Amino acid sequence: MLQVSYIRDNREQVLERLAVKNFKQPELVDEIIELDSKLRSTKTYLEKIQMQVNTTSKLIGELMRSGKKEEAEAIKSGTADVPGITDLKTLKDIAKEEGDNLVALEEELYQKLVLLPNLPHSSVPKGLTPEDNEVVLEHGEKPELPADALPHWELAAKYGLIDFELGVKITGAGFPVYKGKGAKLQRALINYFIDEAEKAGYSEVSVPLMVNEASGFGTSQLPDKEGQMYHVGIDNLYLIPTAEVPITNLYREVILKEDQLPVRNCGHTPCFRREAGSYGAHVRGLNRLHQFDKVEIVTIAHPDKSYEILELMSNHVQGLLKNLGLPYRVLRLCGGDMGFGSALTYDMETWSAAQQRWLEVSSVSNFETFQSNRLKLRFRNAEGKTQLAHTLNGSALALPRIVATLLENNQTEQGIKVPEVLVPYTKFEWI
RNA sequence: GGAGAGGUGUCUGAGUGGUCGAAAGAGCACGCCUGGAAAGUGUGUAUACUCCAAAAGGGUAUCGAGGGUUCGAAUCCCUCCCUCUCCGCCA
Repeated sequence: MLQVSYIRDNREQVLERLAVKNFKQPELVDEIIELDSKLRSTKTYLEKIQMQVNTTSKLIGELMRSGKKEEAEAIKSGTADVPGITDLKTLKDIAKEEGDNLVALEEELYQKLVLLPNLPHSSVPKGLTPEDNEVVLEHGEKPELPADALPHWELAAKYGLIDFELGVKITGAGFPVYKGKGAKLQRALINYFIDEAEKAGYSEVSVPLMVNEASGFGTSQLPDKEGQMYHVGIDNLYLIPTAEVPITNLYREVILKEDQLPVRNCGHTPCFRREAGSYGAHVRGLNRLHQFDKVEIVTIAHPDKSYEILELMSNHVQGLLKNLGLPYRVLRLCGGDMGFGSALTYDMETWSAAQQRWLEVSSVSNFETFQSNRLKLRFRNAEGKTQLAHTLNGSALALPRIVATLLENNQTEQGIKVPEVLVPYTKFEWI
């Protein structure tokens, strides 16, 4: 959520930035500014009334204590002739009315404020669709596979790695069952990713897989994307769509010391996504699932350092892909393709040789203060004042599409070759 | 799930209608003391919003959350949430 004070002071810039994100309701900006101005004048007025009530109450208190009961009663009933004291009943009536006004204005302002997405960073290209994303770099050779090469879902069946049918039986589509070397490959990747993250300075946390409403709100999955999460109605909890939610919320309502920054955490969790409405040819096999495993990296950063850190995180992810020997490219997402809360997002895609298409395996974003404003995640700056921190997160990495690409790209007549870095984890070299 | 207790500042903990944003202690920060440290000692130590061009300085709100009673609520009443203890169940 954007800060009202920022919108108020930077109207032109806000409008210009929102245009990059193809925001359809720029009129909201002026409506918000006007509401905010109304709200503040109402508040100031209400506070003056409150002050009079408080002052009068204090006076009554003093009189009561010194035994001047009659004078106190006179003020209460409004019959006293004390300079500067207005009839209390009138004051309270005004206060009640203005208080109601204030609540209504706050609600109205909030409803508009949550509709504004984050402002994109100046390097974000304009654009509407994924075609407008900027290819920052491409790395590695796309492997040439023989004509009879198989897509990963067929390889998974051939080698008995993943049973999609079994998943359908016990749960439903999008919940695969990993077996044998398939299960072990998963576990190897998770351990490898966690070890690499720790080497890079991220401390591992193991967090709950269900979160309450406040957490969903903090990282802005709620209220915007309610339908994308599985909801456990009986206890009003949400299954996490990404570890970003619990890990970032670890720091909700926290004031950090400046020298604690940057705070780095990593964690492995399953992720649950309803993916309502996305079906079709492109979601076969592991391409799109309702449940998948992911290692996430999260950083809480000083605002001056957050873009530097975003590059660091991007490089970390790229390092993993290089070590696994997967050809990849890095995209800088255009305004129209970016997430609601992000200021700058890099997507990493690996080349799936059998499907002949790029698969997104990571997304690294800087949210600046968009999340921390809601989270009330702050640090005490050099001047001793509290200031909102920047939050960043990225997948490092999401498993299924990595598995898909590994299987497809590494298939040979002798079987599927396991990348060298994984062998210490899998304990086997071939599938 | 049943019974009971309780939620106060960074922590411990006092506070049952007024001078309480809140005693006291601990911690922390800065200073004094010291050769240096400990001890001792002094001062300070919440957050948000808002008024003022800014600073200085005001104001309002916040003692789990929301509502109510009252001129006035941490304190009384109602609703909800959470934590702890015991019993039951259980990996």
